[in-house]
Amino acid sequence: MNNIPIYQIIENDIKQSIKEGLLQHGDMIQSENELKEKYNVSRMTVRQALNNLVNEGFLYKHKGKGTFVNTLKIDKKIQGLLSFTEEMTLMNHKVTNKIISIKLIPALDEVSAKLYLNRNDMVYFIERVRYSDDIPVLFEQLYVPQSLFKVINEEIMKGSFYHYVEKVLHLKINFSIQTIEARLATQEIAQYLEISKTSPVLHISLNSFLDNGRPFEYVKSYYRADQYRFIQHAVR
Amino acid sequence: MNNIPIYQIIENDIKQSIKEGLLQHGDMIQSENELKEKYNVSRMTVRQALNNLVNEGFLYKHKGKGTFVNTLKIDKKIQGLLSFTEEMTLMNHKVTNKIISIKLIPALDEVSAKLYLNRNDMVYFIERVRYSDDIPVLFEQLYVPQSLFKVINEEIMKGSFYHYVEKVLHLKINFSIQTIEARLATQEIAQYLEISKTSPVLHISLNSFLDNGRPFEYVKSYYRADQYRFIQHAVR
DNA sequence: TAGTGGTCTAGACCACGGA
DNA sequence: CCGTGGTCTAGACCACTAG
Repeated sequence: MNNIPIYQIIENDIKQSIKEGLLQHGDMIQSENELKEKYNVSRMTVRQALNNLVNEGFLYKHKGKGTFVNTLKIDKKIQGLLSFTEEMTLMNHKVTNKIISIKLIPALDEVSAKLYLNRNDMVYFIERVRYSDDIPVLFEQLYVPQSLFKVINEEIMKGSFYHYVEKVLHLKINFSIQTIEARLATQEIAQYLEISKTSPVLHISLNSFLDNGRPFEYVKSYYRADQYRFIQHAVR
Repeated sequence: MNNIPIYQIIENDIKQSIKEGLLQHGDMIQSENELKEKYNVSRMTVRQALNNLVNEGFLYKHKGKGTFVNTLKIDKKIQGLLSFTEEMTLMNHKVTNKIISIKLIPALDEVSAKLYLNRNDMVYFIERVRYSDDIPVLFEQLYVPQSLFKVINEEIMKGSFYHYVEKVLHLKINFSIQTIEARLATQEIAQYLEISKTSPVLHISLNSFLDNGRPFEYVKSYYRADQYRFIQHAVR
């Protein structure tokens, strides 16, 4: 009748206890033998549950000592591709965008290569300053192919571009490749970000693709170093 | 006598076959029963080996069908956790390390928190300058718990630390969390990296964990901005 | 129906950590 | 020393997939 495996029941019970705060970081959980008695199962079944939780990062084990609760990080989820708006909203910051310019221009070498276009195909070039809780955090230069978007206006760019791509145009965003560098702010960038000219900035170049393999954006961003840092989760 | 567990032997044999091309993407590997006979062990031991390889992304299973070899993408490795040595070697650069100091010191707040230690537990503190083709690329400050490593000496730190962790100590590195920031070089860092004091540097803080969930290193690194940038592949 | 992986048992001996 | 987790056995029944 009951087709939920026992080890999953044990897993869920422990996850629940962590979520409710009954088990906290560093706490030792019941030993494998105690859990074996408690659930009236064999030790291997208990171990299957615990090993899964170790793999998912909820627990860690120490031979000869016991099994302990790991830190529960929100960071853990921030490994995917998030837009600036999504990222800030997740952390309860208010996002506003100031549009510097929206132009329709021919793609030169660098841009046409990134967007898989021919030279001189038309692209929208958008410059924005983006604020988190009214502090300027990043200046971005965005290139998108006109062939894909037809019309780009100030109203669209005042909000979340990814939201527009996914919810309005119903395109599927797949992945992006980004490079991250340290730079010194230029006069122009320093002005937009309201920092001094000798301040360091994080320069990110982002190339994003749809699920059909086509690129839909190429973005050059400059983040204020004192306001922003990247968090990355890498698996060996 | 032989203290390498059987399941690790099975794991290594399969990994080796994949590396040599004997097993390729989509190939079905021997069934659990066949492997059980082959190694003359119980089925649970075979399953432990296969499940580890599934968790590491080498294999995938289909109930009722079999166990298959996964795509081994180079992409997959570029987004994974690579040591500086591995990364440079992959690009045919020569790596050398200059040891600035190796000290045994008590862990203060920041370090003990990152390494899950108690305050004043002893940690090794190692400072190195790392060169790619004889150009200084990064200055790193590494903290590792003494309880885990017993002895750290100059000979070990002249080479790849990850190689030592995995091949000599036989520990399994699982994942790391890193933050990436832009900074200005301090006088000390500028000197080690042979750059001017007003140059920007990439500051990376890295916290790495073993497969038992325990942290084994906390590293603060400073990369020369003109020599190094990050490339990240992010999936939506 | 035969073969695969998924779940589970009831034991066993070992290595490690702490008292 | 004892309790912990690590490894391992020799079975069992089940659910899924394919011919």
